[in-house]
Parts: sequence; C-alpha cells; structure tokens
Amino acid sequence: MQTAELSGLPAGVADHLREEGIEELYPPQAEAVEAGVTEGESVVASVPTASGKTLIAELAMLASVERGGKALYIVPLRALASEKKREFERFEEFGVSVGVSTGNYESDEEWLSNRDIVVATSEKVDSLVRNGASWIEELSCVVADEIHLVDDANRGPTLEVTLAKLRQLNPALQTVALSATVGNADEVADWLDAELVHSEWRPIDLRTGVHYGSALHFDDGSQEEFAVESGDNPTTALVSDTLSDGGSSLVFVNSRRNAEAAARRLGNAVEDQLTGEERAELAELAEEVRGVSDSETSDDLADAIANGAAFHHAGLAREHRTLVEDAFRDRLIKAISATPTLAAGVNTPSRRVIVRDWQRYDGDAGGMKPLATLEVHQMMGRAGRPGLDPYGEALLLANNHDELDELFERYVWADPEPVRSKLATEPALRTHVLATVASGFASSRGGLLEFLERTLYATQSTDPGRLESVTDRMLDYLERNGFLERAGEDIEATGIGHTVSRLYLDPMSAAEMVDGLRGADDASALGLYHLVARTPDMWELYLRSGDREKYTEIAYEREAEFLGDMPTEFEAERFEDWLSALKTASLLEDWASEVEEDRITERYSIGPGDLRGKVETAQWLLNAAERLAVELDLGPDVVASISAARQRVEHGVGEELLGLTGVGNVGRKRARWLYEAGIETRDELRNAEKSVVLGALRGREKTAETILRNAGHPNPAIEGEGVEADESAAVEAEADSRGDGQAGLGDF
DNA sequence: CGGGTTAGGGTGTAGACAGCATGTC
DNA sequence: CTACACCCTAACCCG
Repeated sequence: MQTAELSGLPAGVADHLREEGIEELYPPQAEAVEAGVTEGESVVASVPTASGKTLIAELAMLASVERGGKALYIVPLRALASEKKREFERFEEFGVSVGVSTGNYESDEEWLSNRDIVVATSEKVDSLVRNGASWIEELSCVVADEIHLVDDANRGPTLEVTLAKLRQLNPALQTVALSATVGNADEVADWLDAELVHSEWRPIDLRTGVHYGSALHFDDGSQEEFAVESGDNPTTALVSDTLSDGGSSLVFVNSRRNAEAAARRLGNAVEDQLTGEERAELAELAEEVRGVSDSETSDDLADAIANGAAFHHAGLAREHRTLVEDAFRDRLIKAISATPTLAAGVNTPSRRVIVRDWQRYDGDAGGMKPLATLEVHQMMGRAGRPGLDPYGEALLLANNHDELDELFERYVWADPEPVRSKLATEPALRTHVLATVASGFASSRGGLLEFLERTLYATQSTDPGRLESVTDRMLDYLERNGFLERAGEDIEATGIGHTVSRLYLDPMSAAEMVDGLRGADDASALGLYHLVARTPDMWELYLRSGDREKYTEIAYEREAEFLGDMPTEFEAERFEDWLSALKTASLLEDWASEVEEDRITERYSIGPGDLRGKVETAQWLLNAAERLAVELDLGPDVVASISAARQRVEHGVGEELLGLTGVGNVGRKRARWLYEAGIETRDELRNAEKSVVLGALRGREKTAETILRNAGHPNPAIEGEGVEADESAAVEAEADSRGDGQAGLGDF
C-alpha cells in the first residue's frame, strides 16, 4: 500500500511521510490500515521490534485527531515518554499539538485538555483518572505500547486496570495495542475487542545464532568460521570483529559488576581501532560524563568511554544514560555492555548484539535462573540499524555442545512465552480495588466484580473464584484499615481512602504511615525516613555481610527515634526488613546531612542513579505522609517536622540551610558556603555585601550575579568588587574549577 | 663503633567468599 | 576482601 493512498489524516501528513522517505507502508502497517486503524477500529499489532509499530500508532492517532478526537499514548517507561513526544512533535506543523505528563505528585494536569495527543506512563494515566482529570473522558483513541508488559507482576496490573477504566468511561474508545511477537496475541485482541495483526516481517534481516568453539551457528542451519585465539575471550573477539567491519556492538550481561568489568575489557579491545578524531571526541565526552556525578561509577564510566566503550545499568544517573545512549547512536561509542535495562529502554540499535549471559541470579529461586525467551528476543531485537546496517546479527555464547543445543531450543527456535495477567494477587488488588471504588467505577461488591470482568485476567482465567476470593480478602483489609466502609452490598471510600487513592499510595504504605504517625508528638528526620523506607512503595536495599550487626547496633542506639514498634530479634523476617529499611533511612539521613555523594555511593555500595532514585521516592512518600498528617489532624508540629524532613532530602542539606536552598542556583554546597560566610536566609543574601557573597562563592562572578538576581537583589551586577577570599578558599576554588560547585542532584 | 635484632609499614599474591536486574507515583 | 608471606627501613641493643 502506498502512503499516498492513505485517507483520513490531517492535510499534509501523507506528503510529509513521503518526504521522510516512507513511500510505501510495511506489510504489517498496511495490514493494520486494512483492519481499519485510520477509521477508528481497534487493533492489536503483534510484530517484531523495529518493524514500524510506531507508525501504526501515529496513523491511528492522527486520523482520530482529524475526526475531532483526542489521543493518548501510554508508554511503559518515563524515558520513553520524552522520546515519543519528540517523535510526535514533527506533526505539530499540521496543527496537531502534543503534551507529556510523567512524574511525581497528584494532579489533574488540566492544561493537557487542549492537547491533541498526550503521552504518559500507565501509572500516570491511572493517577490522572483517580484525580478526576476531566479531559480523560474526551479521549477517542488510546494506544498502549509494549502491551505484553501486562505480564509483569509489579506493573502489569496497572496497565490492565487502566485500559479497563478508559474503556468503561468511553465504550466507543478506539484501542490500539502494540506488542512484541508473543504466543497468545489473539487472547489480548479478544480482551480488547480488537482485530489482530500478527506478523514476523522485519524491514532488515536479523540473523540469530550461537557461537560455539570456532564457529558461529545460525538459525538457518548455516555455519561461519569464527576462531577465537587462545587467551582472548569470544565477546571481545566478536566485538572487535564487528568494529573492523564498521559496526557497533551491544553486549548483554547479568550483573552491574559484570557490565563494568566487560566495558573495561571492551575498551582495551576497541581502543586501537579508533581514529585520532574519535579519540579527541571521546576524551571530551568522557570529561562530560565524569562531571555528571562525584562517584567512582562516574569515573569508571568516563575511563571506559575514553577508550570507546561504555557500560549501562540502573546505577547510572539519568544524564549518564542519555549521554551513553546518544553517543552510541551517533556511532562514537563502539560497544556497550549492559544489564537488561537497555533492552526495554530507548531505541539503541546496534549492528551486532551479543547475549553473553543467559542466566541471572534470582533471590527467590535461590540460584541462577534462565532468562525468559521474550526477554532474550527483546535483546536480540536491538540488532540492526534500519538504513545504516545491511543486516543485524544477534548471538548467544555456548561453552559446550550441550549448551549449544539448549540455547537453540530455548531461544533461537523457541516462541516466546504467552502473556498472562498477574492481576489476581494481593498487592495488585489492594491498590486497584481501593482506587476503583474511590474513583466511582464501582460502588458495590457486585459492581466491583463486574468491573474486573473487563480485565485480561477475566478473559484468560479458568478459575474465576480466585479473583473473587482475593478481592474479598482485600475488601476486608481495606475496611479494617479505615479506607472503605461497607453497608451490606454497598461499598464507599472514606475520606482517608480517597486521599490514599489520589496520592497513588499502596494502601499498605498508607496504613504503615498512619500507624507510625499517630501518637507521635515529635518526629526526628531519621524516624521519618525509616517510616517511609519500610513501606512497600520503597524498594529495599540489600543487607550485605556485616550490615546486620552494624544496623542492629544503630537500631538500639537510636531506638527512641523510630515511629511505631520495633520488632524483636526473634521475629527474624520482620526484623530483617526493619534493618534494611534502617539502612535506607541512614542513607537518606547522610544525604540530608550533606555527606558527599561519593562517600554515600561507596558506603552503601550503590551507584549515583540509585541514590537519586531513593531521594526521589523519599520526597514523594514524605509529601504523601505530610498530606495524611494534615488530613488526620495530627497537629502542626508533626506536619512541620515531616515538611522539614522532606525539604532536607529534596536539597540534601541540614535544616539550617533550608532558608537558602530555595534560591535558584543554590544547591547543597553553595548553601553551606554562604552559611559559613554568615549568610543564613534569602533576605540576608539579598542584603549581603557583594564582596562577601563573591568570597563565599569562591570568587566566581557569574554565579554570584545569577544567585543574587535569583534572591531578588535589585542590582546584582558585580564589577570590580574586591574578593574577600582567604587562601583556603582560593585552593578550593582551584580544586573545584571543573564542576560548577553543585552536586548536580536536585535538578533531575 | 659495628653488627645484629626487632617492630612497623608497605607491597604482592593466593584463595575464600559474597553477591548477583529492573522500576512507577 | 582477607590472610599471609615477603621486603625494606628505622630504631634499638649489645659486645
């Protein structure tokens, strides 16, 4: 089908697509059009990665907008939201407006009501529904990207329930679901009353195979000689082989440490194939990476990048990740070793993909477990850059003949596992039963069960009694904790129940917080950090060897500060959880006491990305705790201490600096410098001697000017002011001249 | 004064051992 | 990451 034959799109779009080089639709795209995506028909598209799924969604949304409607595009990851927004913005010249919504707090985001296309994560959409965003009812088209993720135990139920809600609000809603190729896409299509478009077609060839001995064995039965010199390992040999052919490689491994170690080795193998120009650009990039964060991870990454390789995992700060991803896409970085983060994230195609580790440690299983077929297929799907590579190649590595056979059977020839709903579990229903009642989708037990009939679980289930019994258990739980009230068949959310639903808290988190805050007339920062750290909304930090003793000691030393009862050492499991929450709490306390970033990452053996994540979650939960304290009327002192604790993690400073950190461009370090110079509040900053401010800021005039302007100084200009800097300040200014004196946290 | 002894610090290496992916509001 | 062997040096003691 030709692009020119498309109808129902905004004027100019078809021509624009042709200018982008899209003359003819790919077969699955044409099939979707025939199924009626541009006419408002619901479609499930189950096609391989990088086969033009996005265009199917775009055609559906644009046609819907052209008919006067409004479209929503649901992404699985925050990082993908901005990527998609950027893509869709190319249609703004045809009068189609785009908006994104992700992130922290409860809101209805009314400004989105005049956008034609909205991009959001499933949790954000759920939150918007709970907060009663009026524009949700105006939606005419919803796209669910990567819908196979309904299979995910943690986040799948949210997507499932959210789609059910949107479809209940508007029975005529067009639903377009994009999926990787999975075994049971027909069941998904059934659930969504959609037509199934299934295809194995790819725009560029993907060869998959296994390396074993001195040969590559491919899926089509062919073999290619590939000998690895003794002393060399197959991964680096394959990577430098690709590079000598002008291609880049992606290596998937099973742990962060492995990713970092592999990047070091890959750098050594890749380094001698770099041109002088590339070396210079890489050196520049390496310094930029180093400046992102003050931590060993940041230094190690910079060192690897200087050699043309990089690692990628969730311990990296977001800026690290985007720098690496962009440079890899620009073909500057030649190889990345990554944990599975990269397979699910933003688009980073590569000539060759090597799945080095196909087993991963799983604490629940107590050992190594093979990766899911779907997961490995997603990794392999990253091979081949459309328009750049003649073909893509994805390889697994085998150490012996048995493994060769096993890898072929498990991954090369196997179909991915079917998608199964995970809705009928306690954590999922605890949250969604409350939200469903609180936002008015059901007002009785029968209504609730009827609503749940709209989910994938119901279409798949052979055991409907299970959903019912878990639902009943959760109704009891929610009633017992005062979130719901029941009168016969009727169910209603209480005031606090509504608040919990809108704050997007797990009811169990809310119960824990309410319990801890009640009867506390005073709360220390550590006590509050521990309170939020032990809710199910904050993931636990591992207790490493020696941590048990260390935190047990701290637990007894500071027993008086904890809110709620401390479990005894005889309740082994609860005590363990308590200690690991204490570890998180003391991390937060360190951060809020101005301990340096590199000390924290080292002390808790985490990466800068983990630190930022913890801080962000703590901020969100403390905000929620504050709202609950107000709602429950726990008194101004409690509310004030929560607020102070929240602001301290937000800026990473002691309480005495909170008066300064509100000023733009003043972070934890500069606030401390100003404070030491005798400037303690915004007012004092505004009225301070310029020379004092300049001295405190280590003599940097530009920063001093912007800070004074941000503090509201009538005449911030600094010229010819003497610097009152003593020698130690001058030395520090020297040491500091690389960064801008800010930790870099706080503006993410 | 010369030779020997000893404690202390630093360096290098082998082997044991723990730890092991991700993520939304 | 620890235990251990090993080397070097400085300080001290004794004949």
